[in-house]
Amino acid sequence: MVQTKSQVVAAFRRAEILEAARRVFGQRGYAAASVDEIARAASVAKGTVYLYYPSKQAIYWAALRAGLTELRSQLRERTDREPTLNGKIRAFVATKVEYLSRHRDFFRIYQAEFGRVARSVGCLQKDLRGLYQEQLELLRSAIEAGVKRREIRKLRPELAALGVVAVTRELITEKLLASPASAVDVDAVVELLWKGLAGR
Amino acid sequence: MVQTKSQVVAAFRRAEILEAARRVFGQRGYAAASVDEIARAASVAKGTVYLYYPSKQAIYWAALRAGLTELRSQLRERTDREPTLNGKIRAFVATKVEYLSRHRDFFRIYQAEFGRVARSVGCLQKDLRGLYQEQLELLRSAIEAGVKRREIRKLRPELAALGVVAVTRELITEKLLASPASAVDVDAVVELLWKGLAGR
Amino acid sequence: MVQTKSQVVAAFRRAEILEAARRVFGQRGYAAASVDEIARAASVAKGTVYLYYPSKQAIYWAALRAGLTELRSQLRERTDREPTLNGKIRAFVATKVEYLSRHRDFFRIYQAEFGRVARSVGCLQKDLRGLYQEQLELLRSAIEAGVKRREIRKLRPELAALGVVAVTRELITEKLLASPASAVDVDAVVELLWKGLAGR
Amino acid sequence: MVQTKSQVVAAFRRAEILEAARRVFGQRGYAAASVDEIARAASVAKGTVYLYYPSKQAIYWAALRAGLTELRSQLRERTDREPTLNGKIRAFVATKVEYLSRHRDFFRIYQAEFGRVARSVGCLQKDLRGLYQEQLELLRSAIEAGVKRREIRKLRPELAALGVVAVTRELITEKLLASPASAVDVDAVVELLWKGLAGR
DNA sequence: AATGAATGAGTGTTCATTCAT
DNA sequence: AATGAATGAACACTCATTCAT
Repeated sequence: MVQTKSQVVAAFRRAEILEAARRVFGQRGYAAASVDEIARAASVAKGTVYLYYPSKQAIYWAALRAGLTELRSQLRERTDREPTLNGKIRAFVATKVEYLSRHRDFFRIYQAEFGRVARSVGCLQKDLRGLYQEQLELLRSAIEAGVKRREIRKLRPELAALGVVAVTRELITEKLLASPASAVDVDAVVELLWKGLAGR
Repeated sequence: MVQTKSQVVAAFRRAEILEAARRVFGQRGYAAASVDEIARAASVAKGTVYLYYPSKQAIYWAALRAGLTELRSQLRERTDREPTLNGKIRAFVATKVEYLSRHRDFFRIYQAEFGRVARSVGCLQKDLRGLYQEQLELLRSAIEAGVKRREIRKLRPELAALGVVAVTRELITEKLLASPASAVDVDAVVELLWKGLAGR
Repeated sequence: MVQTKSQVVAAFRRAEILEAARRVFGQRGYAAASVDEIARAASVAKGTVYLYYPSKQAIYWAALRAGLTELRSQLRERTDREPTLNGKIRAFVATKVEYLSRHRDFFRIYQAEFGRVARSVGCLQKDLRGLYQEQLELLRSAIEAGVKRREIRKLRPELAALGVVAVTRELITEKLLASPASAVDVDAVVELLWKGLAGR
Repeated sequence: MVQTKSQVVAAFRRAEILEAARRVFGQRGYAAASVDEIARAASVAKGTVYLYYPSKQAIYWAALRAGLTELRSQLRERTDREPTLNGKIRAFVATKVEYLSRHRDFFRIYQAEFGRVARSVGCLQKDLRGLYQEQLELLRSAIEAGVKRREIRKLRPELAALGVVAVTRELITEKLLASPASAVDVDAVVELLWKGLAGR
């Protein structure tokens, strides 16, 4: 029970540091963020940060992973609920827009990292890349099912999934960075994806 | 003539340093790249780099600008040649894929910069952002014309342009990073863009 | 108590670094002194220096201020003790000669700074200049009192104070730099100041 | 004759560079002055400076030496003209004030250097120190003569000379730096020197 | 003689990481 | 477990000096 209690405390600290890291990395970017600032934001001493994470890189990855994991869960949940492919895609786009709008700091990290060629490291990245690939897989299988069900025409599901992800990302970037009150809304995007340029 | 000769030498040096910078920034990223390494890669002394560029930032921007400018020229040239919107889009996608495949280091810089929330910078960025926006404008006006000509259905050109850019970027990232021998080719992408998911 | 202990350690470090700075600045001058050398002289790492002082300039000023403050105290104390103006002047000259003879490194900094046109700096200097002006004021008011008391003839106290400071400085410079075993002693100087050239 | 002509040109260049150096060192101080700026101020290329002077230090010393030499000449000339010691001292003070007021840039160099413990070098300094000592000697011998002639009381001439130099320096510093319209004028200073504090 | 491009050693400062308490 | 003082490697940038032209 004492054991458990200290575990709880430890988990709480980890989460607190992660939360602080998200804020700081999101606001400053990886390079400009300092471990000291993260520690201060988490109200712990610098040394304490190193009790929970072995390096600045590790904190960064953990922050990225945490967000990605949560995002994945929400995407799954909301798309699973929808019976049709069109509904699933709409849910996918809407959920992602919503999540990243609500978590701006994570959005900035996400944006930086998946625009960036992850560098120098490549090793730990595999598990992050995996989380990202799951988003694609979620869509891919839904699309595959849609094709089978003749809900949409025959096309390569991986490619189509890529397209959905791409356009969603761009929509979000546009909304959050360029024109917050942008006319680029979910409905319009889904319509574009669904009908393409030539359309009906 | 002597003047001209030294000018040629100077231009050569500038280009040499820029080329080296592209390699180093491409491989290491902005933060991890050191001016010293760029100098070594260009086979000049560190001080020499500062004869041609006033700061590390300036080198980076110059490298980005040089690539963007060349890419813009090629995009313009190739899309202008095509009479139909479909041809223009195909040309756009193909040219970008080709250019970035041939200039991997520039691709990495490009990817990092336009995936990133440009931070701390913001100032000089205007001219770079302008170069990027020209890509969108190129597509936007072509799409607008396509709509008028009834080549495609009525849709918001800015949104459609965004979609094309998004999918192209994703295609390139996929090709260059994930699965180099990827089945994700230009034709398939254009078809997706054209017909959408639901398609004919 | 723990608090107190670490405070003691910190104060000790600050003093240690200041002492080292005094030595290095005194021997090399401001420009030629490097923070690295100061750190080495204080037996700490370079980074440690920056835990206690925010910049090289700040260290320099601190060293100057520390010496000036101590010198001021001694000057005050010793001159206050003397009832007559002649005694006060003798005390002033003697104390200054003594203090700067004992603290050669500080003397060099002092000499450099108050012989120099303070350049580029000007800002923080105000508090240092203040410390210096106190020396003048100390003399000025003593002289003013002496005039009132008819101990000396009627003359402009500020001017006379300036004269005393000037001659004292020169005496010290002569003693410490040119002819250490110089015949230029305190008594002779005070006599010169008192009687002037023409004298009795 | 050709030889002579090029010698003339060379001498002109040397003088031009020296003049530029005086300005730059005077305005920036030794450390902050760059050879490049001196070259630009002299309207020659940086390399050219090194044809005439072997190092930055050497230029500095040359500038100091040139000013000191001219000052010495004027001091000699004007003091020689005066028959009485009082006249000589008055001439000494007035000439120095006048010369340094007219050559502010040299004043700043002079001030910096003779307030500073000449550092690191010591070697070339001997000839500069010599120039400075000549000022003292000039006064010393005049005072010695004045003592013999019974114009003033018996006192140690070296000491008295030092006093005159000291007070003159302070007067100039005060005039040029602190209060340009200062009440501290030549007459008052000479009176102080002559009568001392106690006076008549 | 004159140039100015090239050099590279040197510097102040930051910050991820360690470790004694 | 927690701290935060200490470390020292790293880095952008400067500038006195050299040297090919």
